[in-house]
Amino acid sequence: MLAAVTIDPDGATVAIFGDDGTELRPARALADLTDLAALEAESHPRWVFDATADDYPALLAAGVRVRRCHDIALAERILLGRAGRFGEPCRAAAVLARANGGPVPDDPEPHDALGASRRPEQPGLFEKERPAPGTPVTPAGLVTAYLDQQRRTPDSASGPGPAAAGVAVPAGALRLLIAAESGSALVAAEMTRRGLPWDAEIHESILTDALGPRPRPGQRPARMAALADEITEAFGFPVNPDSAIDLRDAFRRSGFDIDTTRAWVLREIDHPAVPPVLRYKDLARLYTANGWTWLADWVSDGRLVSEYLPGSVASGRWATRGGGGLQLPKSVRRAAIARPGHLLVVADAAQLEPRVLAAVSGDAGLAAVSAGADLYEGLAADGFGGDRRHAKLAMLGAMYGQTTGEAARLMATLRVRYPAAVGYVEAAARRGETGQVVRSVLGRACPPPSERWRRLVGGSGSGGDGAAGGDGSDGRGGFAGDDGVLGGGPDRSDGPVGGLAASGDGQSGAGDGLERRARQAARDRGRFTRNFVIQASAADWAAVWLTVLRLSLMDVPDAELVFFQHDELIVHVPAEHAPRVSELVVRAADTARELVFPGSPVQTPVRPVAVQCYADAK
DNA sequence: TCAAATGGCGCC
DNA sequence: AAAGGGCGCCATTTGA
Repeated sequence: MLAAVTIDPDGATVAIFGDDGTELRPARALADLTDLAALEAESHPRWVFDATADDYPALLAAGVRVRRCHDIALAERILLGRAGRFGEPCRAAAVLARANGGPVPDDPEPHDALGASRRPEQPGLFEKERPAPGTPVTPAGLVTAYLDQQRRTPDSASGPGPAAAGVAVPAGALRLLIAAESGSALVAAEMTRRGLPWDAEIHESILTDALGPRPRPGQRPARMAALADEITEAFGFPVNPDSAIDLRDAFRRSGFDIDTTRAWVLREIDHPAVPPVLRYKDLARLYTANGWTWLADWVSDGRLVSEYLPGSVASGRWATRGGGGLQLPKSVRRAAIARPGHLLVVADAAQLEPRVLAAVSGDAGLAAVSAGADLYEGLAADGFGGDRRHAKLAMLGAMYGQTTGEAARLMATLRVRYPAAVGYVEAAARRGETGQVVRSVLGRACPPPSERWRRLVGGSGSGGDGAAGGDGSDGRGGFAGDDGVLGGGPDRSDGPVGGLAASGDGQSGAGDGLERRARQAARDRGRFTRNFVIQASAADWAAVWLTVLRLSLMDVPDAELVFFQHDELIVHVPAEHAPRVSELVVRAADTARELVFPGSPVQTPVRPVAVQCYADAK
């Protein structure tokens, strides 16, 4: 049964449909959303939302929690992505317009779940006028869009992913992915509303201990000011450590020809200014990223409120907007404290990514090693002379594409012992280098290279033909001519430099420089696709884990998912329920493994711990 | 003068 | 001698 609901200023409109789209109960307007709770309790429908992040908060505010949903926008993003069409409108209005062959309206601006946005909300003066968003869809329109998406969702998600490597892909993989993405959206909406319990007093004491008392506006904290003086004294002339350029020039004047002041570069330098500079950077980071201003902006009523955004990263990982919820440094986690009578059940999936590699590549040897609790320990015993550090370095090098140095040497061992696993990531890298796309285990596609990338790499003679690959992947539309400017579009799939201009080192010129840049761009993209097959498959697993867990937690009184970070989550729960929640967390991980990697011997263990304070979890 | 880019560093 | 995926955020710097 489907319950399609739209939210409007006066309340909501809801209609009930059978799974095949036959209308069971016509649309009716509700001023009081509380009525939806009865519908949920009686028939457990799958709620169809245009965008969960926009629509579900109103239900939550009325005290209505739902079990399952289908998020049109998130599903559309996945489906369009598989056709190489990233960045196109995803909302139901756009789906319907495409199905009818009409003009496709832009998506409306996403709702700001936190109310006051800190981002500039005015479009820039010179920004071009956006087309108006489409008229609001009705519940019937939502269901039409849903059925259209069902029709376009193949039962098996074959393609340039695990299936191509001869590894089993779960039946209905793409449907599972869309269900998990929708489930993640429910988790995110609830988590955004609830927030991570955060003790402002403890946080302030952390700040005071490290930085000194809170400075007056425009002043440096005392400890930072003292270090700045030390730095100036060590150089013998005034230096502003907040300015990377000033700092770099200061080291140059002192005889150290560095071109960046990154910490790992400075550590190699023997100069009296280095220790205070490193210490200063440390404190400055705490002060600017998680200092008093952060506390005032993002912590209220004892909760850290960050907006969680599933589906906003190409690999399927979540992002956050505001508060830096996914970058909480270890140094402040002491402030994450359970409320009285409660505990935090903290659980992370140990060494998830190498285990995922073992599963998607079907490498029997690596899978055998993955049976142990510490994968790297097993790896070390099996070919690295017991050296866990070397084993880990080699594995990370394989997954991230390190091609030089110690890691590259160690990878040779890996290649001999685990040929299927190494072959798998290298095949993914080759696809990337030749402009093709890759997919996660459940069928999420990576973005194709930009037009600019194709011109550079494809046109240079080396590399591939730029074929997009994948089913119906028609690239990004027409080749706009040889203008040599712009193009590219919104995707940032060409590598860490986001294109090429950034790597302009000195005399670029034509000919040789162009060749080099083309090779560089190809390698960058190879690393991206190499990592994508692992990172995105891990995100698949984690989305299923979250979705299954959320469903089972609905039967535990006052259990709240309050944090999620790629492969780690926190449930805030009355202390007496902590053991039960721990068990549910483990069970959900097992279910996720069975659903995402059916028949694979690979284990994806999680180890929940019940603590009062997040910092005590490790 | 303001927006966009850059440098740097935190998390996974 | 300097490497290597994904992100967000801040202060500084640059460019229009």
